[in-house]
Amino acid sequence: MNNRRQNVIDTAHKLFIDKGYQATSIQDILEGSGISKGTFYNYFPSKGELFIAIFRSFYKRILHEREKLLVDQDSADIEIFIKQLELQMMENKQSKMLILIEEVRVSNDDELKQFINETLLLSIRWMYERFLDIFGESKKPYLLDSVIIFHSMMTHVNHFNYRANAKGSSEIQIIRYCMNRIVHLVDEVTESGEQILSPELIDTWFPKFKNHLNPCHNELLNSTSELKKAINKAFPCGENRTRAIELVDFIQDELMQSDKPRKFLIESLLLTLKTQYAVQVPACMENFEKSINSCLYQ
Amino acid sequence: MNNRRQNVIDTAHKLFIDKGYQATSIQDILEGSGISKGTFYNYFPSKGELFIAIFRSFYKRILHEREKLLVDQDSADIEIFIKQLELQMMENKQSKMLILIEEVRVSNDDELKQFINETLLLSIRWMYERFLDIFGESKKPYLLDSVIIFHSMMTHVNHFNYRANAKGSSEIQIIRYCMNRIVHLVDEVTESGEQILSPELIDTWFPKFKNHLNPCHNELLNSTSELKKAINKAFPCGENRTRAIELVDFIQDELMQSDKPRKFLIESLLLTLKTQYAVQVPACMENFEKSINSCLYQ
DNA sequence: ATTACATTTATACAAGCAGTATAATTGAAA
DNA sequence: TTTCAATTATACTGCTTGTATAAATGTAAT
Repeated sequence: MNNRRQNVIDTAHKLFIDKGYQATSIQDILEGSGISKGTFYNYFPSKGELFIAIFRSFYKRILHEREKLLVDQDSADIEIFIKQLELQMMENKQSKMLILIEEVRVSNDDELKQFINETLLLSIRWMYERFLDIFGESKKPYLLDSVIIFHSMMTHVNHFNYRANAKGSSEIQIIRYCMNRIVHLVDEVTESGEQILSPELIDTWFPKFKNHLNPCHNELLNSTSELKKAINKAFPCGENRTRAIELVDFIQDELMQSDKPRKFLIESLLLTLKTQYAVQVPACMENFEKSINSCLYQ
Repeated sequence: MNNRRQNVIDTAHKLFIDKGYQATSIQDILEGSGISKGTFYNYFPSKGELFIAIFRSFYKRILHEREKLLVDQDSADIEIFIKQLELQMMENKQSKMLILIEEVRVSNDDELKQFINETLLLSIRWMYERFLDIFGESKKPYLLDSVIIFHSMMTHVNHFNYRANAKGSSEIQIIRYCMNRIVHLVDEVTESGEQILSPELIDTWFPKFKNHLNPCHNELLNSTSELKKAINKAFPCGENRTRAIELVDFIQDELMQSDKPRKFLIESLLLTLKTQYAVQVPACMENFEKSINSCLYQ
């Protein structure tokens, strides 16, 4: 049963948070979640794959929330970026994901190591694209350097601040501090023209770009975003618009967050959407339906 | 025999460089160095202590070389600092010490973890003191933040540059790049007045400040530096001065680098120094002899 | 209700790890 | 030659991840 599997994932995550990945034995996980060894290896081929499952279920949520913050917003708005960073920082803190990743990044499991490395690169890549949004194409040659500096700055200032005292600067203060520094740095480096890493390198880091998300979920994210933009344009502020957005959001969540999306729900809600709103936004609605179907019947 | 022990240290270090710490079993080390298990545990109480022994023998050299670069130089000279950084970067690259530390920092061995953490803090502390030399007391409130940023910047830019292509920017280029950035950053942050971490925190990080060096070695470093300065003042450029400096350097090296400093050598050389040079620099020579004796008969 | 099939359990097992214990052997100095 | 410390070989403990298998349980269709 899928519920049991998810329970193992959650239990293991809690144990990892408390004791770390290495220090948590499979025996601990069996006792913690009340299953037998046979069942465990029926669910996960190895301890490393269990970690990947934990990470995926974490990352899926982050990615989703992160994109939601950007919908209908100006992608060059630095405040949105800061909100996205704060979200990630909070979630990371709660789930201790960065600490666990640090631990796993140097483990003996080569597959796991590679997965983590790809993950870190994905994170850099996302930040790079956002920097492009914010600083503009003209700064492009300096943005990979800047992103790497920004990323490491955030991580370490946060780490030392946390170690120094738990009541030190808040996450948002650290983000703003780093952001202020990097804005100056981008300007300064543009003026001096110094470059270490060319942004084209980013593409070579992803020979076979594997998004850790199901591709159909990406499609869904895009079509949802488009549809919501269209709805916002077509309808005035009010109950009608709000309800439409809520419906779309719910469908998206159900498809992306649940392991077994409830078809009957989605089909019913989609019907409502189509009958009540499709006239104004026909093209987007069609795309939306298509991507829903490719999620349901992949 | 001490020679055998050192051989085990060297062999293990090579194996760690090739395969990593975790992936190298004690069995591998036994086979590699041709000793039996009993002997191994006679030398080292645990695998973790072996790593600490490796690190100490590495760090002792670094510290020594690093201080030598500063002797008789202006401590505010940024070029000297860059040379020191380059030295460390090269040595780290060769011995893969940073990579190994990363691995060990998240191991199961709590003692080892604590040792590594103290080590990293020592590294930050050293850099902070050098920043104080370079940027001056007036920038003090911003220097801990700056050091943390500089440290993480160097590490990560270097890491990505190395991953990108081995023939990318050289170490010295990266150091200069980061140094240029941090000089601007210190100015900029002084102007804006933003601070995350107060420099006073540094002292609380070392409740019982344990220098990983033997304290008598620190003494020796100081007295050597003093003596050499005095010699440079007292004698004109020429053969006499050069030979004196060479003698002092040799004694220092023998005391700090060798596990069994050869007394007869040191005593003989010291006698030469005293008879030929002591008249001009009596106070320094006395201190020098004192610190030599405390190294020899500690 | 019975048959059929998938899931789960308990348990034993293999191969590896760090570290302990011990009796036999070797080396070097007195 | 004696004495004592260092070294070796080997067996052992207790832990790890992961495999194998027979018995028990649940579930769904006939």
